[in-house]
Amino acid sequence: MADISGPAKERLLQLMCLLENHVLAGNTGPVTSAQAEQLSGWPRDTIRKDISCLTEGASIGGNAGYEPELLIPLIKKALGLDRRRKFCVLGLGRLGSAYLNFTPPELAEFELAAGFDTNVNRVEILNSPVPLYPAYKLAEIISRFGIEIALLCVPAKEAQAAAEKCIAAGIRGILNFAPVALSVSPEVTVRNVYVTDELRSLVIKMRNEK
Amino acid sequence: MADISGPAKERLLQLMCLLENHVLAGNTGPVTSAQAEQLSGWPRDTIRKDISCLTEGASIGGNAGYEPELLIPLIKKALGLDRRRKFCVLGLGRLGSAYLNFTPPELAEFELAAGFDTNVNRVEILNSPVPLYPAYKLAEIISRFGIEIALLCVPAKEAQAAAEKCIAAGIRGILNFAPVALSVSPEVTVRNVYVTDELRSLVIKMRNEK
DNA sequence: TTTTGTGAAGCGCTTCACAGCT
DNA sequence: AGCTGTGAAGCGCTTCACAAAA
Repeated sequence: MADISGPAKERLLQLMCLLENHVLAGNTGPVTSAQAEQLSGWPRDTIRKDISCLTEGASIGGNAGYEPELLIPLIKKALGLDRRRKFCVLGLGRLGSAYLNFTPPELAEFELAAGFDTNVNRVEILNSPVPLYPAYKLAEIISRFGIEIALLCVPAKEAQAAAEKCIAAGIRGILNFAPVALSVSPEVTVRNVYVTDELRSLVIKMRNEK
Repeated sequence: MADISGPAKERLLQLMCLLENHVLAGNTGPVTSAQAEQLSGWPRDTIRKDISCLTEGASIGGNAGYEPELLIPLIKKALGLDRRRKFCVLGLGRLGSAYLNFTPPELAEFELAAGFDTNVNRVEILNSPVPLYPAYKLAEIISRFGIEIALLCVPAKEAQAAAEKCIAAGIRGILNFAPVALSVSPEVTVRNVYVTDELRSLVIKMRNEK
């Protein structure tokens, strides 16, 4: 299963999500590459080739297609999603508090372990399914619980400072919702989720399809 | 400037954002391809080649580099982002209302024109910089103002129905924040912004860099 | 016969290297 | 000198087509 190309990883991730939804929708039984083509839009050959990277010769698809119960864990493992990871939310404004009550419905690969805010009132007032802490406890809590990822939902001008505090505490991955480009050392991975960017990508996609 | 490859479009979009931030940060003067390499991480040759797709022979980079004031509009035009588009928010829960108060700081390519919710109380109580309407006025408002894009922030089980109402009203692009895969006709473009997916992509990126 | 699995061909993107401009 | 612009080479991904399995 040595090397999987970047695009192939992206496709496998998407395919995994689609299969999960497919199963959740009540569908049962194997999925052929032709059905996967319909679900995902990619050619069936490409899908089969992608899957063949995972198996190293051992056939997991019979003559009826792929069994999602078999395929999904295989993809998870290949993409490194087979281990549970803890994450936390920084900044409990409207956006941050929205994500507090968001518990991933499927088999939780990700566990929301804590929420932080500089405003002590918010920490006390909000009722939340996960424990909330004032920001000064950040380093202590992150290292105590082994939190690996942070959702950065603070105002733009606080984002860089907040990110640096997380990183100092041991965070290695940041989902940044604040509309600024963070500058961090290369061993930290940042993924920006910025609405303007998403809108722009959407428009480009719209033009391509038309 | 005929054809720009998919990856190249992605890079140009990112480069445009980086340049905007670069200018906003107070930097002035031209940016060389070498500087752009440092900002973006892509090889300078690739960046130059990408830019050369836009110019059709006319040199816009002198011997000092590219002038952001010249380059940014050029990219915008090539990517079809040179026209202002209106969008609306559906579902004014925590997530939706967070985006109401979000006004893109830079030169607004996107204009938030309306917010909708089935709950009439919310519509009346929330104070917002943009007009809010009860959901039954959706079709009327969307066509009256020529809204093209919808941010779908409703609960998962309402998402499909809400999407269909939008599409019937003329919406052709949807940013879907609800954790379900929408099934829509091919002339409608959907882009999912689902936190679990973003976390998964982040993890894959983290593993690649390590 | 339907489906997967996979070497090999084909093709598109990236990288290179150098010409041209300032 | 430094930088951009771009044909051409190189390479990696996708597509094809067929063998193998159920």
